[in-house]
Amino acid sequence: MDLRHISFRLLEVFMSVVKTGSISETARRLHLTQPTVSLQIKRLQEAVGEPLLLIQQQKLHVTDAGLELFKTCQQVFGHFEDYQDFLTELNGGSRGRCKIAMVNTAQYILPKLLGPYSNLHPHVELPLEIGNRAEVLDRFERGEDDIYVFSHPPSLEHAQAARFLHNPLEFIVPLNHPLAHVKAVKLTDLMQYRFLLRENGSATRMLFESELQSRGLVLSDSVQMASNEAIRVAVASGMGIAVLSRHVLATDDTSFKVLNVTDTHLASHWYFVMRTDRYISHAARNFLKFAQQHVEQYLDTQWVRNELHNLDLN
Amino acid sequence: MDLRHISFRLLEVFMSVVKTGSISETARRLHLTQPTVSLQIKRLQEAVGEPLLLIQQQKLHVTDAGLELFKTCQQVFGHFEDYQDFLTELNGGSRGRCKIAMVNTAQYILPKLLGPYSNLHPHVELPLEIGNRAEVLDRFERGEDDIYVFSHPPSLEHAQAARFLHNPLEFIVPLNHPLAHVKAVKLTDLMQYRFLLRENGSATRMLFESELQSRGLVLSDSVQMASNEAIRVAVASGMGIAVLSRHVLATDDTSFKVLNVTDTHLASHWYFVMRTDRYISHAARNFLKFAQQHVEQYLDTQWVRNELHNLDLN
DNA sequence: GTTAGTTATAGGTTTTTATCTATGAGTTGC
DNA sequence: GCAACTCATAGATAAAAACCTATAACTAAC
Repeated sequence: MDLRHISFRLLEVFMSVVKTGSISETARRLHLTQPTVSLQIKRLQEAVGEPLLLIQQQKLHVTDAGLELFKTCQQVFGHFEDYQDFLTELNGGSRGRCKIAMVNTAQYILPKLLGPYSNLHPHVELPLEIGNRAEVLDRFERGEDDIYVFSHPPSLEHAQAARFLHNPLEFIVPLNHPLAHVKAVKLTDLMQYRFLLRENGSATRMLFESELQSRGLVLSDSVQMASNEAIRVAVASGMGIAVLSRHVLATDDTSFKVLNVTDTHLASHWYFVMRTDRYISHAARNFLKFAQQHVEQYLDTQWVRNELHNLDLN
Repeated sequence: MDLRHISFRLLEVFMSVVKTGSISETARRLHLTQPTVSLQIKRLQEAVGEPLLLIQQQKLHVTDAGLELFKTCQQVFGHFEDYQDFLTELNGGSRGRCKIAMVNTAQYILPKLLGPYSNLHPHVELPLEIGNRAEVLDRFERGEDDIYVFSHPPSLEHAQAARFLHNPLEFIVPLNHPLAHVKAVKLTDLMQYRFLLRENGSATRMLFESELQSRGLVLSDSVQMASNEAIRVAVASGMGIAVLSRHVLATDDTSFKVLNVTDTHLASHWYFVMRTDRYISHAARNFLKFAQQHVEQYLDTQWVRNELHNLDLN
């Protein structure tokens, strides 16, 4: 049997002949001429090297080899139908993988969207990568993921980005801090205290430092810590003060005090970013469509800035 | 996904690319050029309507759609391999069907060959048709079976035949018959008795009647019976006398007496007959090859006339 | 014995497929 | 920065596949 000379079309025609038991009838059904079908069968038999149909007592009779081939075809077409179903689900976004990489801070907000989405599409795999800005940027450069979540989006030469959430920064101090009960403070009042900062390159730190620089201020003392959690706990236990995203702070957390800094309103936005020079899975596009329609529903509306319609998701 | 534009070759190439993880390597292995493989993959992706391979971080990466297609291909090729195995068995004669039609009398001898053959090839179906000569001739005319067993083969215009066994006819009488203990009788001595005969057209009867005719003899009385068994039992119970094939008579059957008719030696031969204008299954050809090699072993050698080498079995 | 149906064959056309060579463009390693 | 890879693309050709029409040969039914 020489598979190379067998096409799916040939098998389709063969199956129809077996089903109808007639070459002419098959020709009619498939909108072919009778000689075409005759020839197809002849070629298939040559490729298989075995008679598949015989004319016995004036009617077509399927040989053993023919019947077995017919069964084989049924299985084979069955597998391709399954695959077609898979593709349909893939295209509908209800199956597949949506790989997202996000910076640490985003892990406080993204799950609110990912949870409902995952419930809607349980067959979509959602591998999440969480890292500091440098790590996520690295992945972005290499195009390892479908979607990236940044507060300061990187160069958009081969990417598109759209913001979806306001990201205000807050100054927090220990409960027993001298400023803890001051109604209104100014940025300069804070310079004398020790600041607990994320690593260099962190979006929060970048924003804070550029503000300081533009106003000619310098920190008297700072300590670098690896995570937002560490900073929050450290502040609560009196190690120093810090600037953190509003979203990192639980509203009911009373282990520290949020200052009212009247002359400074630091804020950035959360962006969904996707490369334009890389294949983005249907599942990922579908997730962004979902996000576009549902950010208001699942995230705190007071911070939502839904500009996801700017993304080209097709 | 458009199956019509997908060939098995295309899938083969695709599978190799997935396995090797490289287009160039596949080209080398399949003795193709690299652009050929690139193009094949491109065409396959177009036919599927979905990317199957991506270049990520300088190496080929299989997408979900690609991986699923790969699995589908494995299954599909698996089915064709199974089918190929089936064909191989079919060709080797160890699988398939061997349809044999034989006249009644042959059922006393053919099982001795069919038994051992069937043990050797348990997967070969052996549907047997047994009928009187007219019925088997009818089947022969319509070409309904692979092999026919006749003692008088029909016209050989679209058939070939070869004999394999001598078929002597014997005269039998009841134990209490006047001739039962006569040492030697002549054919004319028998004419006065009632003959039990098979239906008109039976080879035994034809042979007997043509002998009578050539010697100008006429039976005084005859009764027609439907089977050899019926005749044997009828003779034993004294209804009359009969001519029967030697092979129909068990050697240890003492319920009747075999006459020694000195002036008459009626005999024919058993033939295997196959049509030349019809497809003959491998299993059937294989059975005849088996018969050619083993008739001496399984049939009474004293009657064997093995001329099966005259058959064209390829 | 004519008609209507079947399958087979011969001969031809248009498309598609399976390849190739040549070449370009991007990466990796030294 | 060049050699040695990778994959992609363009352009060309020879083979094959997928059809067609016309026609023959056979069978069944009226």
